[in-house]
Amino acid sequence: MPTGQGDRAPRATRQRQAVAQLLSRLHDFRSAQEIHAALRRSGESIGLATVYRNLALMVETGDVDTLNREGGEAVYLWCSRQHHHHLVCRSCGHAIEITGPAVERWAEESAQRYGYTDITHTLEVFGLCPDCSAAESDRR
Amino acid sequence: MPTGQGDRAPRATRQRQAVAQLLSRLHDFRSAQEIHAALRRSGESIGLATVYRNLALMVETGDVDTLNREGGEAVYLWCSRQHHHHLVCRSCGHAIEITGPAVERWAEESAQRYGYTDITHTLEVFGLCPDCSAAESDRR
DNA sequence: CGTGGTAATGAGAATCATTCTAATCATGGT
DNA sequence: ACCATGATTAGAATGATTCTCATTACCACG
Repeated sequence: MPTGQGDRAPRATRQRQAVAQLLSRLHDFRSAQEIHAALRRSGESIGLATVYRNLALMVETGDVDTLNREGGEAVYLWCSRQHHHHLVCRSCGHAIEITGPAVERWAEESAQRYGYTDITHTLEVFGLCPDCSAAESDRR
Repeated sequence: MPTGQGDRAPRATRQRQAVAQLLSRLHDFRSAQEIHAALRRSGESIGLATVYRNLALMVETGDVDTLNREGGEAVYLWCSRQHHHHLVCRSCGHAIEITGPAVERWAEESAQRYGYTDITHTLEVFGLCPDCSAAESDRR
């Protein structure tokens, strides 16, 4: 083995860039199928499997966050690298990054109290964003 | 219509009781399929669809909590009626109820800061329980 | 600038959890 | 006990996601 550099950089394919670009412009959680449809609509030639593969990669690298919509469908959102949580609109999917140092500490302490190790946690806050709140009360 | 009793009490069928009884004895998150298999193994005659239907009912009434395993499979756990979260073993599924008043407050405040209304949140802490931690370090 | 090695792609098949369907059964008010 | 009606069942249907593998297209090197 010539250089000790084991892992080569992932290739910059047209499709991968298209997915990344679309996601990085969005501020809303979107499903793989929605992303696929949007790219097709905008003229991109890309397969559904490729969308799934690239989303999985981006989740691994930490560029994208994922969570499950009620119904079990996974949705994806471009996000910052640092640890954070999301405030998500239940109606339109709009998401805002939020952090809570106190929560992190509490989770860690609670787990240790019971002897649990290798601790992680998931935390999402759902609600209606200002726009959807307004629309909601109009309807009534 | 004889009595004015609008909402009928759900019938106490053998299958429904079997699901409830199994769950109430367990302290671990289990999937519908696992529950179905366990009941069959113990001699119960019950269909998979019935397990799903009854689990859904119990989730509605608040007797059972549900969350998604990585992979998207839903798992279920008998739980107390009051608001709480779970400390879940990533390996064996064992769960402990935990509460964090500070977290509730933080979630509420964060959401209000951005004008979000009708707020809910999900929070789960994952780790390896003491037993699984031990087994893990043995393996290495 | 060509070329080779190889990761990436894509169409469709396969998988897996979950839900629906149509037929059958059993609960419980009378 | 009777029997309308809600509950159950096996299997088919659904829908999201993953796999297969032949083909394509990055890109480091010459």
